Amino acid sequence: MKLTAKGRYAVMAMTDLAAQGAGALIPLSDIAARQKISLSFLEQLFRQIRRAGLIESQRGAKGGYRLEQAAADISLDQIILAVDEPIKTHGCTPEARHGCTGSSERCLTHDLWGALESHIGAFMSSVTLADVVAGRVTPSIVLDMEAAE
Amino acid sequence: MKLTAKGRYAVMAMTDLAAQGAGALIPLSDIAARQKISLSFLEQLFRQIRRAGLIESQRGAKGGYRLEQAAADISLDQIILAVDEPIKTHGCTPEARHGCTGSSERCLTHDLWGALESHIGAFMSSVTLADVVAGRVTPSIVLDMEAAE
DNA sequence: TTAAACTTGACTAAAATAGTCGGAATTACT
DNA sequence: AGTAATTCCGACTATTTTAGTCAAGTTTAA
Ligand code: FES
Ligand code: FES
Repeated sequence: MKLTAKGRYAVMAMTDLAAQGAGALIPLSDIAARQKISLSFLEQLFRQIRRAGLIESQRGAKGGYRLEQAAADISLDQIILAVDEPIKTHGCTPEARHGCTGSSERCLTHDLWGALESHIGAFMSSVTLADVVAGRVTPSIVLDMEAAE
Repeated sequence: MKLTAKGRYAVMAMTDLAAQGAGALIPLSDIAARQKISLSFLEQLFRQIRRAGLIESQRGAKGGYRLEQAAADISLDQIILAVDEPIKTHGCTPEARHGCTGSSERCLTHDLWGALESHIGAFMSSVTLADVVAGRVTPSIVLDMEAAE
């Protein structure tokens, strides 16, 4: 998935929301103030996140947002995919018969991009909102990795 | 490091160069034709890669480029850093006293971005050109990772 | 009735991307 | 000496993407 400021704001806001407790309705203006994000921008983001089914909303006075699922069941890639395009590391399109060089075969680097993509994806799908809120941000994958070095 | 088409082209071209054999001088026009990359664009990229010390050049007729070091000693991040800006996952600047929310403390997601960055960096620095050319594209880190799941 | 809050789609300024272009310098070959 | 091949260089630009803004709603609690 793409890594932009938009995605970062989405994760920050969702982390804030998760940190406010489970069932309470939190108005966006609170999150905007705490995280110093423009309210209009947050509205745009939360619209997309809601359509992705990660949060539910209550309109009107005393309304707000709350997580649709438990924080431990919401992974980072879900959030980022809700607001940004998926990352595209390959130069070729999967449906096209030919690779990125125009020939019919895959280029030398094709597998590399796939490996990179799955490497990043493994991180993003393994970290949940609950992990971030708890400061338990290094999943076992990374721990193993760093221990091996 | 940033992941753009520019970086992808740089890696493709360097992989091509590495695949042509160790000591030979390869003109850019050959690589451009094989990889279907614009020659002007390649020139721009190779200029930067040379300045980074990864390749050496010979001007004039029968000139070209060759790797400065062994393919096994050139990692992906070196190539990508040569042509693109480093990736920036954090919202805050390291030198600034305050975090991305304006307060003096780090935001809830600060450590997350650091972990993500090191996770991606570990991949990029562990894969070498020799790995890519040999199709040995999955480093032990990824193997370990997938085995652990 | 009013104010707080979400909902929507369209709009935009600025930045980044993905190159192009024109020419200059260097070297091998004849 | 001349020519063709090739690297080297800086500046330029069209397009796309980013990071928002804006105006006008709708819904609900008090
Ligand atoms: S990336 Fe798929 S063929 Fe080059
Ligand atoms: S990313 Fe460093 S303080 Fe938010």
